[in-house]
Formats: sequence, structure tokens, C-alpha cells
Amino acid sequence: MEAALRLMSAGRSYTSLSLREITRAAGVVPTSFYRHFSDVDELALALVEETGLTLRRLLREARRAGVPPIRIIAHSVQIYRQFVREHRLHILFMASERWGGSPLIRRSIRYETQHFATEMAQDLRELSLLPGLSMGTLQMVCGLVVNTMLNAASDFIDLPADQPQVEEELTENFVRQLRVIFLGAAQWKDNA
Amino acid sequence: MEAALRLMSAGRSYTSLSLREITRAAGVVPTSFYRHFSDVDELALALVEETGLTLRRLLREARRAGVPPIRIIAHSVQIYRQFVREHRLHILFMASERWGGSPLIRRSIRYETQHFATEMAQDLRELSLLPGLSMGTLQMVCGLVVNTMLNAASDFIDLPADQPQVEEELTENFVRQLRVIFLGAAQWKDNA
DNA sequence: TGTACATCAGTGAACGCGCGTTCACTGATGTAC
DNA sequence: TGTACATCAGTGAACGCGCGTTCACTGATGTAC
Repeated sequence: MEAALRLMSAGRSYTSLSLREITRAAGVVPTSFYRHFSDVDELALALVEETGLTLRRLLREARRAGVPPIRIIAHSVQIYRQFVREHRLHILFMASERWGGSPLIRRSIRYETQHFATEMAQDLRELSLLPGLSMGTLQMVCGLVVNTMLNAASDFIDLPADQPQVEEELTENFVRQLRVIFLGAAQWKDNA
Repeated sequence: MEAALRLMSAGRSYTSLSLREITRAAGVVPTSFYRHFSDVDELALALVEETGLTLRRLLREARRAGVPPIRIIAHSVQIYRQFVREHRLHILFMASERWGGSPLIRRSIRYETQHFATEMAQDLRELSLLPGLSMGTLQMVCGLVVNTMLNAASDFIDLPADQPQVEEELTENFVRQLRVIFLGAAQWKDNA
């Protein structure tokens, strides 16, 4: 049922979808919607939550993958790219409603992304990458990383499907941006 | 007339505005809209263009401000924050329709932001900050900076107006993120 | 095993409403002679 | 200076349409006795 974010794959924003469109896409009569959600906003919140779970799974995968420290960025980006491909619609939803739509949705997405950044910061700490940094700084860096991830995801998703070399370029650019961030983080002095 | 982005200040997304709402806010009869634009999309494109001009003015201001190289980030952020306050609605529009709304609008915003990043890269080059970097790398770094700027702007704008200390925190976080980026860029070796 | 009843996803008709767009119009302002 | 005409932003009535939501309903499935 919630898989009616199919409608968003055509580049529509969630806020512009109507309840009737959604139920139509779900193959069900409009009134039936109310059996499950009292509101389109409530459906959106359910989607945010589901996407949050999905993101946590991403971290777990990346963690499990082990750490060849030199190639870790390029490697994580591979995992992420695969992930974006697999959960295209959820990520699209998260990344594009992040600043659009209703304040309610925005708030709950912000909550999920912050949560995600915090988990990532803990992972970095446990792996003792960036050993010199305080938790607050790690959190700040991870916030930057998460935003960069979501921006990159939006770029991936907007791509016409038949342009593999443009996708390569985007990936390369994304990897380079992350490298800049981690280079900077490694140089960071907390007392500055 | 275009000042009907007032409607967006309540947290609405552009795509969810109706032509009739806009004309109502402009104090004019719906049919009158067609005297100026054939479409709500056309109005949006006009807004994007206007915002683009505004952003170019921002760069000019920052440039003119001169360069005390040590404090340059904190200083530029001050200018930017003032700028966001003055052009609240235009920036809000740009930052939040960046991934929402119609593909048409998205494309034109992407065009403007890329243009902006390119100009910024040229400025950096002329100022010989980051002297070791190729133009392509500067462009990549500036893309990251611009995204970070727009994310920060969205955060600023979403703030309740009566929380100056939260605004301080956000600004501080934004400055630190930019520092990480520039630290990383300074370390960058192009042949890596 | 058989019967009576509760639960609940989905149905279909109906409502009042705001929407985008069309049309022929008004009336102020600027321009040509 | 005066008159005739073009331009053009704004008007107001009207259209057909999709919308969110209400209501009383159906009929399949699960549960109690």
C-alpha cells in the first residue's frame, strides 16, 4: 500500500500528491485510505520511519563490510550507491521532502537524519578513525557527510537511466567531496 | 506581484500553491495572472532567475569586503547570514525547491547553483587561496560549499524567530563545517 | 463439528468546494497626427 | 492643444473537473461457545 510512492518516481513531490491519486495507484477506492491512515501526513510519517529503519540497515552493512582503511571511502560509497539503487524510492522520498512539504514531515525527517548522523559518529569513534576528535566534532562532521550523501542521492536519482558515464562522474565527484571532508576532519584541532 | 512567495513563508512548498492562491495573495483576480505568465511554472522560473541575480550580488559583496585571510570564513558567514535575513524568501525558495517540485524548476535551480559555484571557484583562484588546486578541484569543492550553504540557509529559515541562541549554535556549526571543508581542500593533492 | 457473532478492509453514492482556464468586457495610459 | 486610436492590466461570470470527507453498506475471515 505504501508503495504508492511509485507516484513520486515521476519526479512529483509528495506534497503535490492527492489522497485520491494515492488510492488510485494502490488499486483501491478512496474511502479505503481511512482504514489505514487518518491523513496523508500520517502516511508520510510512516514512510519516514520505514526509511529510517532502512538507513540503519545501511550502517549495519557498511560496518559488517570490514575496514580496509585506505579504500574505506570509495568502498562505502560503493555500498551506498548499491543501496540507493535498491531503495530508490525511499531515499528519493527522504532526500527530496527534507526541505519541501509540510513542517511536520520536515521535522520528522530531520530527526531521522540526526539519528543517523549520531550512529555514524559512534561508528567512527569505535573504529578509531579520526581519533583526535571530540564526540561533538564527530557529530558535526557526520552531519556534513549525511547532507552530502543525501544531495548525492538526489543527483543519482534525477539521472536519466541511460547515461552510465554521467553516473560515474557523479560518483567520482561524490567520493572526492567525501575525501575533502575526511581530510579536513583529520586535520581538525578541537581547541582551535 | 512575484512577491507572492510570501505564501511560502508559512512553510508551504511552491508546488503546492495554486494559481488562485497566488493571485489572491497578490490582490488581483485569477485571470489577471495570464497577463504576466502563462503558467505557474513560468513564474517559478522567473523567481529562480531573480534569485540567481541576487546570489551574484552576494558574491560581489563578499569580494568587495576584502580579505583578512585568517578570519575569512567567519567573516563570509556573517555576510551570508545577513544576506539570508534580507532575502529570506528568495533563498528559501531556492533552497527548498532545489529537490522538490517540478523537474523543470529543479533543472533551472541546478543551473543557477552550478553557475554560482563556478564564480566562487574563480574568485578563490584569483585570491590565490588554495593555490595548489586545479580548476576542476576548486569547482568540486565549491559545489560542496554551495550545498552546505543552502542546507544551512534552510535550517536558518526553519527556525522559530525567538530563539537567538539556537541560531548562534547553527551558525557556529555552519562555520565549523566550512572550516572542515577548507582544511580538507588545503590538504588536497590533485594527483592522488 | 456447527452456529452465532465481532472484526475489519474495501465499496459506492453523494456532498460542497476550490481549482485552472475561456471569454467578452472595462477603463486608464500612452502615442500619432 | 485636441482628437482618435492602440495597448494592456485588470474584471467578472461561467465551465467542467478532481478533490477530501461523510455515510451506510458488504462480505470475507477469525473467534467463542
